[in-house]
Amino acid sequence: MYASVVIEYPIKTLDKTFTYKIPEELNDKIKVGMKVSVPFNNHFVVGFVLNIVDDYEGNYELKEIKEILNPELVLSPELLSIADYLVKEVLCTKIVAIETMLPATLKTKAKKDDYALYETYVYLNKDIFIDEEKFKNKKKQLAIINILKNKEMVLKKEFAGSSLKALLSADIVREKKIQKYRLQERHKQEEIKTLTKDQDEAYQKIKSYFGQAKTILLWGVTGSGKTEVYINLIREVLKLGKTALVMVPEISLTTQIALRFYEVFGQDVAILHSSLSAGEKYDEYLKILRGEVLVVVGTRSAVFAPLQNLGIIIIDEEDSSSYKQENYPKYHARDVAIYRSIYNQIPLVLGSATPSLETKARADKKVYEEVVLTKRINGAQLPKIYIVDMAEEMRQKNMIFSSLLKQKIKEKLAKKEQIILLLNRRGYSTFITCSNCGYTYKCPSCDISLTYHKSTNNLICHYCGFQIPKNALCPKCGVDGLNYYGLGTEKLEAELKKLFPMARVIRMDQDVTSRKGRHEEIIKAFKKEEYDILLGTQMVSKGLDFPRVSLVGVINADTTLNIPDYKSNENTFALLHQVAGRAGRSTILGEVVIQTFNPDNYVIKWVAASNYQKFYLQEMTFRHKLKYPPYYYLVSIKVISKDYQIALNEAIKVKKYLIKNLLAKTIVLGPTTAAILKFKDEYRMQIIIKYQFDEKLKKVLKALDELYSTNKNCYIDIDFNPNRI
DNA sequence: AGCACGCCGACT
DNA sequence: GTCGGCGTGCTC
Repeated sequence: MYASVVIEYPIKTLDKTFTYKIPEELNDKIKVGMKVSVPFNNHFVVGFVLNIVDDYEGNYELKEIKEILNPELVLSPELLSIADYLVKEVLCTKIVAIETMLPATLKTKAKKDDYALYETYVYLNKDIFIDEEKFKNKKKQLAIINILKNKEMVLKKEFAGSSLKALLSADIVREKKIQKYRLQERHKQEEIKTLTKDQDEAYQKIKSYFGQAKTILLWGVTGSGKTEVYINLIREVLKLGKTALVMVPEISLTTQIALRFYEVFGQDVAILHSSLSAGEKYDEYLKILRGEVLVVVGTRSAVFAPLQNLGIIIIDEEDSSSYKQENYPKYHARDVAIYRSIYNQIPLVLGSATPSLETKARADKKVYEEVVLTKRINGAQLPKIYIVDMAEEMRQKNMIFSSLLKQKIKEKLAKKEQIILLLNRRGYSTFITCSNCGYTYKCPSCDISLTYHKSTNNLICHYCGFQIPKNALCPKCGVDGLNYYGLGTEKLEAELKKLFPMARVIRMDQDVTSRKGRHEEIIKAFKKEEYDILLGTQMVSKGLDFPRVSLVGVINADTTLNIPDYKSNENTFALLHQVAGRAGRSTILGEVVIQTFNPDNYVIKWVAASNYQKFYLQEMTFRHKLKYPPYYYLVSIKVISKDYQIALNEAIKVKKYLIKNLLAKTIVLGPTTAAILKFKDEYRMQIIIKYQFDEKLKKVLKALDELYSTNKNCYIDIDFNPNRI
């Protein structure tokens, strides 16, 4: 028997299978999808078996597979077909596609085969008769024997010292290693909530699509209780003997949602998200492989969870940009989910209060089914929203807080209600400039101004992470003239404490949540009302549910609105609408104050009216006029080089190549400098393709990709449906 | 990617 | 004479 193996090197020229002889002793053990070690050009490499055949016709003197690396890891036919899908859709090599689906501990470059954690137990050897007389002078040994007599097994570490050793070597006591999952075991608490009429209708409608490959948009206003609809659907899926996959966005939501799923499904749930340790991820993945769990809750890469017999996939907050991987291979979890939905003939639910325009448009065109939740649960009202013109406030010297926001904060503090403040910028000040010579701190590798972080007195590049300590005097002219401009969360916190010294303030942004578990701690503490004000970046905007929050303040709505990107309107609407939705989720009426320099902008207008539908329609006309998604598909091609001139010249060549080979009606724009021209010491030129239908596109881009794979001075990066352009 | 082979420059 | 620089060629 022979096996086709794809090996670990992610190189275009090695993106094919190599055939190996299967040694006799592995004949009945080896399976398609297994990870193996094989000889390759005088050394051993790791690969995956893609095919097994009886005969081989060819001239090679075949080598033999050395060993199977992890007998439990067998990529299912479904996973292998997802790998094919990725190769085709995002233009990556086969091995990259396979490795993308696996946790780090199971990838080819993992340092060992088995990351499992074991605990050693000891037990009495029942075959040996114990003559207590013989232990007269060995009291300690007898004590151990007596404890073990009444128990099946005891943790070895509970007995220290030589007595146990003696018993083990006499074979009176034996030991056994048992795997222990790292994450704490959870038990069902069966806290099932009865659905409202609204929720029940949505649930029934979605249920009617069980067994069908249907994508369903669940468009539910903030606080309408989508999670409970998901839970009821999953419960039903499990009753049918099938399994469920739930996707949540990268940041805030994972823990809150995961806890709710643990309450209902207990140890039937596995969790896969980025803040787990490598070992925890390994354990969770193994539970899924072994079929020990029925529900997987996780972030982007969880879309590859090896669940057998899937019955439903749910993507919560489907518009979150975190579902698109930002680096190679740039896949979108939603697209993979659609693929799995079709493969398994099961429904895919896309939930959001602010669906992406692509999804909403497909629902309008009846490509997707649409189910709506219009009411908040518990009869809660949508919050009252005030728009404040900051230009006016600036004239009155209200630089950070408008008089209205100040007044509302005071009011809510007095009533012991809670407040969330959003400022979508971390750090203390966004740039520092010398008033004497005009010097500005910039990143040496990225050509972007550095953000000042006061707590560490460092200037940090928010793109590449470069940091240097801030000088007391201007590093260029030596004058004491360094001035701080631009407001970040760190400074907001300081100002807030100055203005409301009695208020208990907690900040949540990337800088404070980088420590493991800190994110959860903040959410818990705020929920327990240990703080009055939660301030932070977009982390505070989604999915959080605090019944005592009655005021949401947006310090500067324009930070996202002014980003030069076709999606900035959509992202701003989603951010503002979602953060507004954190207010007034139970009995207290919520109020929202949005500060902006663009009070007449339609995004702000429709946020104020809490009207997604109107925003959607107006934004669609804009997208239509400018030939943007969902009317056109986009591809971003970056031509990247250490040398600016090479990047530019090659980009011009790439454009010519594209124009020559793509359909005439396909639009090719550029090259222009990318949004960040210089990043990590490389220059990036960008070409944008807009198309509606172009059957040559994938083939042409694949050829282009291959053309540049051998170029040493320059490389290209192809991104289908980019998050940003 | 990684390793071997190969053909030219400065050292024990 | 030999050690080692990295160009190119191949890997079941």
